[in-house]
Amino acid sequence: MQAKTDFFERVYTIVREVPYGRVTTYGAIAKAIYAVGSARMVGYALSAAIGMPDVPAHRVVNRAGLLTGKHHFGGARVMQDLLESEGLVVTNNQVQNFKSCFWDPMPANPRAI
DNA sequence: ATTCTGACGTGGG
DNA sequence: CCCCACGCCAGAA
Repeated sequence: MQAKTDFFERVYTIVREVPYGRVTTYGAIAKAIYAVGSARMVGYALSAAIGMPDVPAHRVVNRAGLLTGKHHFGGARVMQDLLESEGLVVTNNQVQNFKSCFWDPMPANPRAI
């Protein structure tokens, strides 16, 4: 608890709660962990989350719905393939209908603190 | 110990 | 409206 690395754990907790076929943004996660402004760190933490089947980092995109971190999956189309596999529509690294697929972690994680 | 980078976001010109 | 710069914080060199 409250370890200096707890920041990463908080990010993982939020991402783990992302439902199938849904996506969230770094800023939303940052907000959920009360680290507004540190959205960069969120993505950084996710890079370490890759490899954890419990942490669907591919469901996390930037504020514009772009798959900015697809390059970190070991394949330029791995992230897109995963999202499309979940029923999402990704075109040109951009999540179509992103607004409808967006999932806000805030109301779903009252205990994220 | 210091310095730089990094899967973003918001603000200002 | 579009483009540039700054801010954040933690890990790695």
